[in-house]
Formats: sequence, structure tokens, C-alpha cells
Amino acid sequence: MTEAVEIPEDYYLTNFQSLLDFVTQQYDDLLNDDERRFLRAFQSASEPAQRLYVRLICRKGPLFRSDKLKYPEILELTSAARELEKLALLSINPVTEVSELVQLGTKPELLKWFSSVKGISSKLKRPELVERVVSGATRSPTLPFDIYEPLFAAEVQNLQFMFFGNLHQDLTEFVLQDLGLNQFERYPLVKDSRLFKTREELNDALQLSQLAILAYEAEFEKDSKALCQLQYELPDQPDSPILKRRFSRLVNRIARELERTEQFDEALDLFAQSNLPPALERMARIHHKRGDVKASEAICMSILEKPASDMELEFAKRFIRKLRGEKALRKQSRFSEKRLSLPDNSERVELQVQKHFQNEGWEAFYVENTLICGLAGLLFWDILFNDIPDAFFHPFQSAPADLSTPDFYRKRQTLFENRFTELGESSVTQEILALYEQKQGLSNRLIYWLGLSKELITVACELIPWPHLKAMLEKLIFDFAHNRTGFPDLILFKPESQEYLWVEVKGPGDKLQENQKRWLSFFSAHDIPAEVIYVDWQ
DNA sequence: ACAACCTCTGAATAC
DNA sequence: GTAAATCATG
DNA sequence: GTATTCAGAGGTCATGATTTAC
Ligand SMILES: [Mn+2]
Ligand SMILES: [Mn+2]
Repeated sequence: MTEAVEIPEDYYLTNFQSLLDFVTQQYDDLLNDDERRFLRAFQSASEPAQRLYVRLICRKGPLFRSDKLKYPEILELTSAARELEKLALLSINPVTEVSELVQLGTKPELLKWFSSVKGISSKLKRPELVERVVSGATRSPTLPFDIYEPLFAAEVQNLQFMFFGNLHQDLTEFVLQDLGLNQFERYPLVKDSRLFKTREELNDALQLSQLAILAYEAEFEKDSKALCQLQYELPDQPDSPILKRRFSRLVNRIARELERTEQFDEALDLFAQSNLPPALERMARIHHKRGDVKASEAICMSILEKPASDMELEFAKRFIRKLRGEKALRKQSRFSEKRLSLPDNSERVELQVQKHFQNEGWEAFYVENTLICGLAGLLFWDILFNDIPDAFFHPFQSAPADLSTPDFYRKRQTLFENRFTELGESSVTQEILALYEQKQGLSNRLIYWLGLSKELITVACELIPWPHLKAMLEKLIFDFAHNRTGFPDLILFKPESQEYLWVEVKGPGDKLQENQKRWLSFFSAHDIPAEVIYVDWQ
């Protein structure tokens, strides 16, 4: 299928240029000497040379073979390379170790280039072949191509990091937007709205992001030691709430591994630096595990004083009873629970229950968190994308950067309060549908567009009484990070009788999670109709 | 929201 | 040989 | 039974070319 969208042949250079322009404009005072040197050299290069440089930095690297570069839109590629070399943006045939060279060849090529190395064969897997070649090779082979190595790679990474504020977005965001995938709202970007205020803050944030990647790799490879070692690389705790959150997430991950491997002192030290749940919970559990009931109780008390979330609060209440040897509170089921026998047709149990209710005359939707979050995303669209300082600092954000911090609600409190008043005054169905049409497809962290149809919106707005909807929306935005999940699987509507009903489906062996219980008790407290249905197979 | 992560399910474990 | 991964691309 | 921990699935642009694995 040919795209309706035409992308110009130099799209990647244009995109890179706009990244550089943006960074120069927003972060000029933070640039270091090497970054400035890079910018000067790059801007002085001819267009073909710039194209080649950008092509290379967008690929895997760090070394490239001249014979693998096929770019018809770059005229005279080899002279472009020579120009880059003169500008010190590219090294041609740099001195390379065998360990770096091996990246350039396929298995058959490696066998040919290093035929003098003993004990290698095509039977070996690539990593093993590479290992033997590296340890066995006595000299570099003569290769039938030039090797290119783009220079200033670290500086380019810094610039990209300044632009996006993270390492997981890159230049592809631009082309994806041009292709019509990943569209973003056009919120205003003011000059002094930025993630980093100082070079130190920038360096620490970059360090943090790099550590987060290493942590993930270590987790993936089940390399517990490597993960634990990262505790010694951590930067100081950042001041900005947004960076603080990143910091705490990473700290929690490392500390959790320390706990698992019973390095309790280190784990406690680390958790103490985190301001995100479940740091305090873990600390209480560690103290308890070591038999230090007093310390454990002290932590629980500190949670009770200033709970960071409902989850944490409930943990503290429950755990403190356990510590004092009191009986667990008999949990009176505050929500209605039913049983249902179905013939298993091996579909997901939620879908089977959905069909069951459809057969009983309900309009049933399998929504989980998408309905209320989606309605919030639409009803508060302009508040979400409001130009609060430092909330937006580059053009590819699907939410304000502080969405998951305690600041989110506080900083927009008046806006939210006014909006609630307006919404209470008249039916919102038409407005919200118009907004849906207008914004459909734009990235919004609160909205999963595929799960949010106009039919669903319409019936939900018509049949969920405003006081109910208001209560749910308030709880959601008040602490988005913790209240965004746990909504029941299904929502049912019966327009004839103006009824609606939340239904959480539990198959055999499944049970309510904490966040699901919290929403269900909340529903019960606000007379919002909800049921838990336990299914067994006939 | 940092492999890129999260959410939910469904079990296994210990008590 | 074919299936699965990895990479590059717009 | 209850509390807790853990592994797995599924979903994230889509498509074609190259390379690796079996
Ligand atoms: Mn569910
Ligand atoms: Mn369920």
C-alpha cells in the first residue's frame, strides 16, 4: 500500500536540523565546548556531507562499511565522507581492535577474514564465533572496504537527550508524525519551559537514564550482581519532582534486588532515598524479616502520618495489626459478589461473560481502565495540555511531564474545580463527542483510542449519573499515578431502564487485586453499582 | 516514562 | 531448506 | 483459608531486506 503522505528525500536531515535548532534555542546556556564544536562543524558541512552524517548516526554503528552504504540521494558519497573527515566529524579507517571489527562482518565473512584462527567453524553461534575470533586473532585482516566511524557520537546523544529529555525517543518521532502515525497535540512551547535548569541537572539526568537502561539489561540477563552494583553509580537525588520520580523508580528497582539477595542494609539505605511507593513498605517488611519489629512499626507509623498513596496506607494499617499480633480485620465484603457457571469455550473469560450479559439484553463493553481515563482525557483535554511551566518542553509529548507527580493536581486545581462546576451544569455528551471528532488519534496518555468508541462515550455519558462520574474523575486525577488502574473489566448499560453496572470478572483461580478492591470499595461508598462475578466452568 | 513498560492473570509458595 | 531475529526505512 | 511473590501474555508503526538459528 502506498502512503498518501509524501516524505521528502532529505527528511532525516530536516528533522535533525530542527532538533539542533530547538536545542540551540532552548538550551544554549547549557551546551558544553564539545557540543558547540560539533554544532559549528556540522553547520559548516555541505548538504551531502550532512546527509551522510545523519544517515550514519541514525544507524546501529558505531563502525560502518563503505560498501554497505547505498544512498542514491547522497551525491558522491565518498567525497562527502572525505569532507566529513576533514571537518573531524568522521574517521575513515580508524585504528580498530579486532573486538570492534567483528561487528562489521557476517558469519561467513568472519570465517573468511579470520581463516587463520584455529577452532572456528560455521557451526558456532555468532557470539561464540566472535569470542574465538577476538581471542585468537593475531593481526587485523585486510578488508575490501573502508571503515567509517562518525565522531561526536556522545555529543549527538547529549543533544538528543536535551531535546527529548529521555533516551527512548529519537529522530523517528519526527518521521512517524509526518507519516500520520503518532500525532501530537500542538501545545505551546514557551522559551523557558525546559526539563533541565543547569548542566549538572542535565548530566545527572542523563546518567540516570543510562543507568536505567543498564538496570533493565541486568534484569533481563538475570545478572543480579550487575544490577546491585548500580547502586554505586547513582547520581545525587534530583530537585525537580519529575527527575525525582525517575530517580526513585530506579532506586526502587535496585533496592528490590538487594532485598531479594538479602543485602538488607544496602537495601534499606537505598529505599530510604526513594520517595515512591513501595519503598516504605519494603523497608517495613525488611525490618520485620530481620526481627526488628520496632523499626518496622516505626516505618508503618510514618506511612500513617503521610501516606504517599492509598495502597501504602492500607498496607500500613494491615501490617501494623500483624506486627502487634492483632487479628486481621475480618474483611467485610463491601461489594456484591456473585457466581456464574458458563460452558468454557476457551475464549478469555471476560469476553465470555461479556457475551453472557449481551444475551441478557445489556450493552456490554470490555473496558478496564480505558473508559474513565478516556473520558478524563477528553473532558480535561485543555487542562492536560495547558501551558503550565515546565510541563511541556518538546513537541512529542502525550501528556504533561508532571502527570504522575503530586504536583499535577495541585498546579491545576483551580482549572479542574472550574471545569467540574461547568460540567455539572449541563449534559456534556455533545461537547465531548465533538471533541472526540476533533482530537481523535492524537497521542494522549489518558486515551486508548481503539477502546473508546463514540457509542461507548454516548451511552456512558447518558447513563452514568453526573455525581458518579464526577466522583470517579476526581479520584482519578487527584492521584493519577496510583488510581489509573484497577477499574473493573466490564461496564454494562441498559438504556431502556437507565441502568448501568460495573462488573469485575474473576475466572477460576483469579482473585481481586489491591487496586481493584480500592475502586470497588470506592464504588460502594458512592453508591456506584458494581459487582464481582466469579465464574466456574460447567 | 528510559530493552520499554505496564497491566492483568494465574500459580506457587509459605504460613 | 525454512523460521526467527535483527536492521533499516519512511 | 490468607498473604506474598513470581512468571507469562499481550500490546505497543508497518514493511521489506539481511542475517542467524535450527
Ligand atoms: Mn481484567
Ligand atoms: Mn478480571
